[in-house]
Amino acid sequence: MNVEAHIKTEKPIPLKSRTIIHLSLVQNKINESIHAALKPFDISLQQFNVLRILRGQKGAPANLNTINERMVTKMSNTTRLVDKLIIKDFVARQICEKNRRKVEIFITEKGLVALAEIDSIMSQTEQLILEGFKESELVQLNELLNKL
Amino acid sequence: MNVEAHIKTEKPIPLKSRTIIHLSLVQNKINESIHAALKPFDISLQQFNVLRILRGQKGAPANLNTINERMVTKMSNTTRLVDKLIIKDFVARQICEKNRRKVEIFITEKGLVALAEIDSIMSQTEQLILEGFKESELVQLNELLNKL
DNA sequence: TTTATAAATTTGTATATACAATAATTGTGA
DNA sequence: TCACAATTATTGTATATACAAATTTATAAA
Repeated sequence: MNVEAHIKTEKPIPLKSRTIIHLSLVQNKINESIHAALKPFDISLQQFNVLRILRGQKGAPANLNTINERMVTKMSNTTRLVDKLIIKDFVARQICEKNRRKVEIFITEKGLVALAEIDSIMSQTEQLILEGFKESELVQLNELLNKL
Repeated sequence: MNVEAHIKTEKPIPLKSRTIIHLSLVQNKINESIHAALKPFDISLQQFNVLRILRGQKGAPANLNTINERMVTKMSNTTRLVDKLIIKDFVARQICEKNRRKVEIFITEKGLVALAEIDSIMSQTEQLILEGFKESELVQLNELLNKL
């Protein structure tokens, strides 16, 4: 991915600006791939992440705060995100009896089945996106990103 | 930025998945900083980028296609993005006389003045975001991102 | 017990973005 | 020239996201 070619500019860009732009371009590309991969399943990346979080609970329900904390991209409105998963019957929601302000959200059987399917496609997509990298380069990249 | 801590998970994540997540987290962080920096100016990052593209035209007008090509993040609806800049009187639009299907968009004096102000804040923000990096590390990061 | 404060979520509303359909103009082949 | 296709932009509409206000329940203080 050549930054200058991508944004059709001739003149060189200062290194820091270039890095910021580069990261954005990379993220756009990743998003496109992931979005395309998820499209057949009619589920958004955010919805997918919520399902993964709920599966990670291993049967225990999660409340909205917990979900929000664990999301890669924090959303300002997790209620409606969960609403959409309820419509699909992938999760269920009930009021927490110990503290009736909270809700308990858990993944359904149908959600687990769907997730298993999607998981393997997502994994393939990740492999594809990063196919140009050696293991050592990935380690290096992660180390550099740690500095941010 | 520690990925596992950020998404509150205990178990280690496969390297490729971790890298994808890491890039997303980094992008979120960058977006937050930039968004905060732009907030006082009441302009979106996309709008800012369009202004920069138009200034890069050095007086020559750009049509929508040109703008779209040069944007870091391609938008599906540049017409309305430009509409918003017109409302602010930062750009002007007229029909291209040589080819009346096209439009000619150019930055106004007011737009140039606003852009100059915003520019310096954005530059500061970029410095701040990447302050943890040595020059050689930035070069390395850009090289790694090229592989994507 | 009443009142106030805090916590957790939901709802309202404005803005942003994606995608498809439409409109206007130009180019091209019969 | 005329019909048809291609180009360029705009508009309609659905969905997504951001942010603040409102709602419900719990906790704490007087």
